[in-house]
Amino acid sequence: MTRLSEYLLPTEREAPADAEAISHKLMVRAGLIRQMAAGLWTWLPAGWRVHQKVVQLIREEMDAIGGQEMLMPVLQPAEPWRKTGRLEIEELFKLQDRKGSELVLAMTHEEAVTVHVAQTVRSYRDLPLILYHFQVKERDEPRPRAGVLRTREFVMKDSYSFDRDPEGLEERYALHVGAYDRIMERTGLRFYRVEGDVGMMGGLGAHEYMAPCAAGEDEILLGTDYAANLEIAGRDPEVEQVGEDYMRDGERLTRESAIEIGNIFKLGTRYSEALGATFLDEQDQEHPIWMASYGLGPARIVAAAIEQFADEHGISWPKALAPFAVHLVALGQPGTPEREAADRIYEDLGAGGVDVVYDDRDRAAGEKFADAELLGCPLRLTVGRRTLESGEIEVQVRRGREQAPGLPLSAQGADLVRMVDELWQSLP
RNA sequence: CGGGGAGUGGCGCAGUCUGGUAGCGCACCCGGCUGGGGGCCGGGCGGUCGCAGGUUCAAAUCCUGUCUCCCCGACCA
Repeated sequence: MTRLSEYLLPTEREAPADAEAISHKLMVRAGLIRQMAAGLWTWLPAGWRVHQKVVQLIREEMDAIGGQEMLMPVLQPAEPWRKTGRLEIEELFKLQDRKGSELVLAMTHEEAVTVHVAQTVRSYRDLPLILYHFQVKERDEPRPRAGVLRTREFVMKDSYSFDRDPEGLEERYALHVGAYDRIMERTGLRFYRVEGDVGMMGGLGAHEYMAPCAAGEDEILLGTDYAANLEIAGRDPEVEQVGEDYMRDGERLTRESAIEIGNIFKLGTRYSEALGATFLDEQDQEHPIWMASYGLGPARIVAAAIEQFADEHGISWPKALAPFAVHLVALGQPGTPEREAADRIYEDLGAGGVDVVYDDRDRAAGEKFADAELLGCPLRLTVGRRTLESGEIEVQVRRGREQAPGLPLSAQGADLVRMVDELWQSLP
């Protein structure tokens, strides 16, 4: 239940002069985010609603594979980072407390989670484990860019699996692949899972989840049953470069830019060995724990959704991400019959659990429509004088800006809610 | 880190070359009209011109230094 007359939604007619990416422009224009400094962004109320929708969706799928949610600190002692050899990373923020103790701001949480598992896991009976949290990451990026796409501080869902052997690791890894596939499908995004670059994380294998869009920083190669990061494809003997084109098995691969929204790494025992995370097996033998880590960036999912579905009028959310399901526009001034009808509809929808935002501001109709299309909620209901004349609440589906059959003004309470729910089911 | 660009009211900009005491549109506030695609009229509020120093009778404007932001590239655990 949200009335725009009381809500902080600072929409702008013009995008920031220096914004380039569509998601950057629209997130600012739609009043979702504001900038504090390079790579540092505040999520305003409507933006945070979207972010939290993504978070909740991820949470449900992580819990479904047995993930246990927890929370680890961002501010950490430097020592574990020294032990894993990552204290030297330039992107790692380092600082001291008043006593002069060395601290870091975590850029990811392998060290922290491994320290705790080392403290608490003693036996093979304690394994396997999937632990995860949603927590801020801090990275001293050389070049933040494109709004929320590449920032110095961002929330990540990172999970970590702990197993007694490589076979167990593969099982946990497969569970995550399934969860990630379901998450991506539920977001409504176009995405690909591609072979990833294991880089410095270790040599056991990795995958990346890529969402194609213009603002993407990476490039992927796509065939009928092939998808790979361009960097990886360059090392694949099956892929050959012919001039500008890439060929594989007689097929010309298409090339798209994409945002990396998630990655998963088989870590092996690199961190457990460095930090002493071991367990005893049935024969009383000590072994390092086999680990993997799995990241997902809610902010990048939000930005990718905007990039993929926006049109010249603004954002068009997939329904899983929309800040509100229904954007109810009231025309006419307070006290008029049409406004009273709109008030009643707002109360009915809210009471029925419909996620509705109500534009009850004293603004010109055109401005309300423009703001509604900028914000991009999947359904727009309009109630004005015409509604009273026709007996129908006007319905616009944001995706495609198509007029849907109107809802009868006579429908009230649960009946109205049911009709809106039915409409909702039909949306992308 | 290399290359390019930009800092003037909340947002978008002009003014800088040629120094003379800051302006436009939008937004905001007040009053009135209007009321289905950013409407109209009138009246207002709001700016140490990124910062510091210098030149000058006088600096948004010229000089020096510095900070910040954006874009391209490199990087991206």
